[in-house]
Amino acid sequence: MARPCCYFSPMPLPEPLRAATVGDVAALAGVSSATAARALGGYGTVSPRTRDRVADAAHALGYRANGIARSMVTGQTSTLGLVVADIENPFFAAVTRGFGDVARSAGYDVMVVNTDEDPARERAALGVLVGRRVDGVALSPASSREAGHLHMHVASGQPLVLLDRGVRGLRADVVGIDNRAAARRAVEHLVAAGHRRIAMLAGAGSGGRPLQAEGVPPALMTGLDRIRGYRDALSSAGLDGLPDYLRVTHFRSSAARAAIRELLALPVPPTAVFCSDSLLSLGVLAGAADSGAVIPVDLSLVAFDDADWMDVVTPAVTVMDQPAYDIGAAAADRLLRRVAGDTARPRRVVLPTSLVARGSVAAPRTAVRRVQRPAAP
Amino acid sequence: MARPCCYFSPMPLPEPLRAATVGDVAALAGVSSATAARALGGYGTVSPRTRDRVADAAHALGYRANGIARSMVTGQTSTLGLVVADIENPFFAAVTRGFGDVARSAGYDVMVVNTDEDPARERAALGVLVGRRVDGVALSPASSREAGHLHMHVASGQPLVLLDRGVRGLRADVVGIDNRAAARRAVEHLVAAGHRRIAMLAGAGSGGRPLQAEGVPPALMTGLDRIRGYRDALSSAGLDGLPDYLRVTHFRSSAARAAIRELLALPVPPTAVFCSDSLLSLGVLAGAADSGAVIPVDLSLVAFDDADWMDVVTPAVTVMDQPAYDIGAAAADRLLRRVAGDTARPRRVVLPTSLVARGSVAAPRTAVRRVQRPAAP
DNA sequence: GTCCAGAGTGAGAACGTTCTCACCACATCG
DNA sequence: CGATGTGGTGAGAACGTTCTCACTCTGGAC
Repeated sequence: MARPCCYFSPMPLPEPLRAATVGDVAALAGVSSATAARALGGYGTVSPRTRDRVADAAHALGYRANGIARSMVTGQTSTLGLVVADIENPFFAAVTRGFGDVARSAGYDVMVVNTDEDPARERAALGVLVGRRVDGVALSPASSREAGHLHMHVASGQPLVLLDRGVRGLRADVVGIDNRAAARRAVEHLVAAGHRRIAMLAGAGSGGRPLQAEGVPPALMTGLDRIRGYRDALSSAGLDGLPDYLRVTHFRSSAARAAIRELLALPVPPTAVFCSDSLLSLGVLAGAADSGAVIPVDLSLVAFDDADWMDVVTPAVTVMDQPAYDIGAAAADRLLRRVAGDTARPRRVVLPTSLVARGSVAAPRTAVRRVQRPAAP
Repeated sequence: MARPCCYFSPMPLPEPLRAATVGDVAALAGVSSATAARALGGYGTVSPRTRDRVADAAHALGYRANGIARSMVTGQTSTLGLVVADIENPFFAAVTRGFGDVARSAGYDVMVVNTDEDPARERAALGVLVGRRVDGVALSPASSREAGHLHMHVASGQPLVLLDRGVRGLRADVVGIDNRAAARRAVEHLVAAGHRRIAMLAGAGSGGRPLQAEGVPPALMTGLDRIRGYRDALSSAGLDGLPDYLRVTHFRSSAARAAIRELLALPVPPTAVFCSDSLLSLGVLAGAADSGAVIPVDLSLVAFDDADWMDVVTPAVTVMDQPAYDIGAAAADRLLRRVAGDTARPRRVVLPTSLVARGSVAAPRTAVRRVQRPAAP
């Protein structure tokens, strides 16, 4: 009786390398696998005595149900996919956090994939997630044009929620803000301060070449909508017709830094700039310093996304804040509803934005002149 | 022949709602499931003609292999688990990015879970990941004391790599930096600038009460090691014995803000402060401004982690930089080796840090006096 | 005493893949 | 001409769970 288990057992592997199964638990408890499964799963009828014996056996064996096998039979994985451009961008980090918190509290786990705004990688990521049979996917589309894979995904009946950016004609929920209106409001803030030469820095993953006048728009909905809002504000103030003030750059502060230097070196430089992303505004601060321009004296700045450092720089940065965490949370909520079987027609969830006025906006200097290293006042 | 498939087929669900299986592909190609599986999987021997027919059928049906079923039989999920404190912290965001990039290029996906430095949530997260049968887990332990679940995990033979922080006595790889030496070097930088009253702000998830002199250390290895390094530097400069200058706070800039205000309000305030985290240094900037202290005139600052905003604030912040992306990448690399079967004894991978000297450190003022709103020089 | 409800249990199918094994046809060799 | 591969194929087991079905046994109603 000293080592009863090893005598007749044909066990192929040493004990610690194989995780305990329902069968192991059942054998130790002296019941059938079916009964053990019932006791463990808490369904069907099991006598209290049996239930206890099974529970003890499971504890003794360190049994943990195999989620893979469970997914196999139930057809669901309790896993959601999240496809974002770049988790290092504070906006997406907050979105991911909100998404994950809601998912977790509903018993779901999350697989996160970065695309770096590359449609090819987005397509691959979606393929992987589908192959892994996630129950649903939330995705911030890298391109508004290369979206064939998204249409196929939706057509196959799988839950999909679009994050932050919409795709025209795609029957899927969209969770985000009204980018056009928000951008318009941000630029109107500059107009109200008296600015007439207002530049815009927009981020786009693919491309990076400056946008031609009336030329090809960046393959990106968010950027496009914000550019529209920028133009709305300009034209309703009667300030349109200066395409050189719009710069589309990569989502890198270094690109924005170069762009703002270029703008400030123009014969007639802008007196204010609107940035479509917090990373870009970082570059603007650096580039303005490079050019010897003092914010807000020589250049006013309104940025997008209230990054945590925005109120410790001098001057603090005026921003159009969007509720990133809430966007992620709302997306998870929407997606979970779809996963649960909600087949109502796609909804567009628009979350509120707010303009946070800080010190980076001031009235423009009256005289029109090249910015130089400013003399003492 | 108009609708041949629907006549005798006992198919229970409408076509578009059921993903195609190997059997479906095989039926369409007119071969057995075994042959279709061989053709799809690229193993065994299949005639070129058959291979083409199967490929065509798979394409026509939009077949995508069921990863769950594959995991079921192969026993591996091609998924890695990543357990971090908070993905919104730029350090962990970068770690996650590095980890994910390496994992993805090796064909692995990543499940990320946040713990908010809560050992209970960490334990739960590990349980979930094990239940999901991930092939390996990388984890930055929330506590160096409550680590029973980690010991059990390692004892069960499952690959585990510790991120950023070690756990005493745990037979697992650790990837990170030499926190003690890095902290020491950072503080020595302040000593070299002439400071003698040097404070430290350390972050800890649990607790938040100020650390008693020789009292209970925060349940956190990184913080502890950095505190040791701080003390090393002080004692080798003959400056020890001022416990009031050490503050352990939550990982929030608001907590740091309050702490630095407290420190600056002391009868004999510190002339310099060392921050163990970028979030805390954000609070220091705000708190110093609250108190009317000018950096670096009234207070010198050395922070940890080179966040992207650190060189656009005025003055730019001197930091001890650690390679967060590389730490994540190296952790994934280590973990993948373990997953592949490497059973060599645990290694400790120590990545280099570098002190980035910027404008936030200056010599202390000679006179000892309370900090007030500074007059013009 | 007979019948039935229902609690408790065990046998076994199902999920979709991988992969072993057996089989067949054909070519090659002794 | 029979023995021996060999390329190509199909049948079916295995993974570990959930869950349906059938069975036994008990107690109560008639």
